[in-house]
Order: sequence, then structure tokens, then C-alpha cells
Amino acid sequence: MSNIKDFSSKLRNSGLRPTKQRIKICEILFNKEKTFHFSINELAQIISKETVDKISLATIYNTVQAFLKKGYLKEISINSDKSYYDTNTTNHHHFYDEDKKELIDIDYEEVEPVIVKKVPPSKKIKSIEVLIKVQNR
Amino acid sequence: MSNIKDFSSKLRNSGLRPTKQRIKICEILFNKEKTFHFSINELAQIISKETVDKISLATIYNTVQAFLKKGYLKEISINSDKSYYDTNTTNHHHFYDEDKKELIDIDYEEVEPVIVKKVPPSKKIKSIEVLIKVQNR
DNA sequence: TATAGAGATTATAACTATTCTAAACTAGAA
DNA sequence: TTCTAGTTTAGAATAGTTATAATCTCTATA
Repeated sequence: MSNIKDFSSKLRNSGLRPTKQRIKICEILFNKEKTFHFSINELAQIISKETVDKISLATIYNTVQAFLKKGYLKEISINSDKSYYDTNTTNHHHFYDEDKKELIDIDYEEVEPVIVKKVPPSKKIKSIEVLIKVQNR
Repeated sequence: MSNIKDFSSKLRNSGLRPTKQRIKICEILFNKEKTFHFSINELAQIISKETVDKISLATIYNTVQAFLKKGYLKEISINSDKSYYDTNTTNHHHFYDEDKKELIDIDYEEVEPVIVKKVPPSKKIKSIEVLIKVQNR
């Protein structure tokens, strides 16, 4: 379990000034035992519940962008109207529950490695994402 | 190559009244030898170039939604701010070229079938989409 | 410890994608 | 030809996100 000191030095080490807003957001995002998925709006709601002094929406956007760039978060693509982020930045795939509108991690081992026979000329693979949409039987 | 009559009856057969706007959009979308990918905005621009009488944005949205529901189009999920659609509604996957911001179809045979060992309880798989992000080597 | 200034935060405006609304129009059945 | 349900339309409304410009705050260094 990380504490404020840890987050502070982690932020500093990656060139981000450890402000109280960023530390708070770290606590919310990275103090969980499970990884989780969120939209900016969901994150904003959690923050407003857990803090006395509010953090402005702009800062939340900025912080998420910064963490994304540093590789602490991963963006997930669902066909959607808004962006979703994942605190699990390792290689893994997702189920998307069409009924509950909910994203579920799939352990990497649960999906056989995806094998692609050809890649466009002079390109290299950056990532492979599998999205499996499921619905009630 | 389909002509206006064809589109007219195809529309009627699927319960959509063949209006001149819908027929025009059909011509643009389905008279190509290659499948293609587009955003609403890109489609709107093509329409405005190819037609004298404009089609309102609302109609373009409505029509794309209608074609989507009828299964003539497929929505594609890229991590994005807007929706993309594909005239290729068969099972296939995509490369996303991060440099050109361009989507490329992958023939179904080019990717080994994705095998999932477990599905969430009482759910069935609706679709499996693989998005392979590539960038310059 | 005080302070300057780069980097952050903030409220709010602006922007973009999409949906809604309500009036006007039209395809096609009768 | 007439009627009407289904369509189209312009424009308003909404939601997500980014930009702006003023204010604030870390932290290096004097």
C-alpha cells in the first residue's frame, strides 16, 4: 500500500510536481488492490465524495492526461461517447458487458495470444487489444 | 454495381422508405469496390462535394444510425473523440496506423481465431474485435 | 527563511460531436 | 388526389473535452 510520501517521490521522479491534487488523485487511483476502469466523470464524482476541498474538472483532465503520457494509465477503446481509462497498464484484454455497460478485465492468460500473419510494410506493432462484447444469454 | 433502383428496393425491403437522401447516401457508401471507414463529418463532406442539394447533418446521423441498426454498417471502436463506421460488416479486425491516424482492414484469415477460455457467467459472446495499433518502425 | 518564477490550478468560455425538438415536407397507400 | 405516418430540416440543447488567462504554489537558490 503506497502512502503520500511514496506518491510524492514517484511523481517527482517522473518529472511531475507533487501537488496535493495529484497526490489525492494518485491515492484514489493507485491505492486499490484491484485495477479499475473509469471515465473522467466517474473519477470526478469519487473525488468529490472523498475530499473536502474540490479539485477542478480541468485539473482532473490535465492529471489524467499526464498520467497517461507517463504510462501510469491506459486508455481503453469502447465504441463510446466518452473516454475510459484503466489503472491496469499491463497487456490484457476486456469483456464489455452490453447489458450493464461495464468493462471487465480478462487476464492475459485467459486469451490465447493473438497471432497476426502480416503487418503493414515498415510498421511495427505497438499494441494488440481484444474487446469481447458479451450480453445476457 | 448497384444503381438507384437497387438501393430503392433494398431500402424498402428492410422497412426504410427510400428517400432521395437515403439513396444518395447509399450510393456514396455502397458503390465502392473497397470497403471504407468514415466518421460522420467525413461522410458529410463527401456528400456536400457530390450533391447539389445538401443533406442536413441530422439526416446523416439518422441515416447512419438506421443503417447501423439494419446491419449495413458496423461501428468501430478506436480510442477516440468521435465515432467511426465501416461498410465492411463481415467479421474482421483492424490495424490502426498511429502515424497516419488511419484504419486498415485486416482480412479475417490474417488473424488466427481468438480463443477465450472463460466467459462471464450467463453471458454469451456478441462480437470479438481485435485492434492492432501500429507505428513506424 | 524569503523570494522569484516555472509549473499548476482554477473558473469559465469555447469548441466539437451528437441528440432533441417541433415544424414542414413527402412517399405511397387508399 | 388526398391523407398520414414516416422523414427531413434548422436550430436549440446537451455532453465531453480543450483552451484561456488570472491566480496560486512548489521548490530552487540567494
